[in-house]
Amino acid sequence: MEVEELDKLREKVKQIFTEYLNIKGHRKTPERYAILDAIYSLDGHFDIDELYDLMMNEAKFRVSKATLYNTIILLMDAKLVVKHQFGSSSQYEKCYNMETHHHLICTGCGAVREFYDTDLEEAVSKVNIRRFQISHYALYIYGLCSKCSAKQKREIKKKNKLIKPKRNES
Amino acid sequence: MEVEELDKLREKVKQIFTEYLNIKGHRKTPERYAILDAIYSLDGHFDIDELYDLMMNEAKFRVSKATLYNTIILLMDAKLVVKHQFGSSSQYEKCYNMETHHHLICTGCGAVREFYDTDLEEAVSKVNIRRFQISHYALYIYGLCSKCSAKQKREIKKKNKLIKPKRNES
DNA sequence: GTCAGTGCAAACTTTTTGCAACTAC
DNA sequence: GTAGTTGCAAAAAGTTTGCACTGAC
Repeated sequence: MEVEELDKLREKVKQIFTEYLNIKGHRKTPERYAILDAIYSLDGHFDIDELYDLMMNEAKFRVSKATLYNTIILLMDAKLVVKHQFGSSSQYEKCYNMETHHHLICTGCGAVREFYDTDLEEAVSKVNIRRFQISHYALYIYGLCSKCSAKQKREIKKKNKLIKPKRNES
Repeated sequence: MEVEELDKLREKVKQIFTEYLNIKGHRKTPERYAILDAIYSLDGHFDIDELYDLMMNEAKFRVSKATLYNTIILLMDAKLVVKHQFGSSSQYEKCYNMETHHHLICTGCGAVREFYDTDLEEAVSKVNIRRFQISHYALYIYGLCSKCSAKQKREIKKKNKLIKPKRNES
């Protein structure tokens, strides 16, 4: 994304957030806008700790983690941030105007990769459930990345040699 | 599921687990089998606390939570249990020979409902990603259940009355 | 007999909460 | 001025770890 576009996006989500805060009757504090801005200035997933560090070091805006947690709840409610829970700590992601993507999670090393699939996208969008008002969804595919897959194969081979030393090869 | 069928299933997963423990060179402890049995005797999702209570009260088999955590890792590796992370605590689920189902999570009250969709199922099964060996996947749809949806509508109505008392009605 | 596995409690991590101080309204 | 927010620290909740003991092999 170009810098200019990014600035536009940040301005837009700020407007949306303001509108949200007005409707809900919440206060428009500098902390809230600084947090929103920090989130929309970074790419991909982040957890509270990473966001905290970013704000301290890059944005030079001091906020407590309690405020980060509080604000993220508002941002999720305002549909500006989504929450994921792959690893041990919750991961968050900006979501306004983002292309829907899915996640590949390696069960070996925990690495998370994104991928796009239009057929899948279409199938999910067609889902219609009675007595349930859909807001968003998340698809996680678990498996082994090429690195961990290769590693596992090596280990199995090693083990087999130890267990079945057939044909007096060894 | 009928009782007879359930017994067969429990016997089958026991066999698979035994095979798994053999291959991996792990010990076949009574705790491990008791935990597997407890998991396959209950329906739907559970967390460690619920499993712990079940084993203490129903199964009358005392195990520590540390052992539950340890064993669940083995069961996941053996593809007999899957882990979900919707709420605050991790949720687990038996998965051998289970129909693939997806989850509806209410962002209002946190209730989890299951649903089936063959089209969706097919779309996911067609997904093929380079350099990634798929093991399983999870689809979570977030939104509002009918109860929370109704509640939200009531609250918005209430708020609007307070904010815009038009046409000197009030 | 040996060492993987267990129970227990302490430690650790992440998130929530209570409260005094602050500030947006 | 007042009540919603913030920061801080303490508490809570969930999970992991260290260690002595036990029992599967």
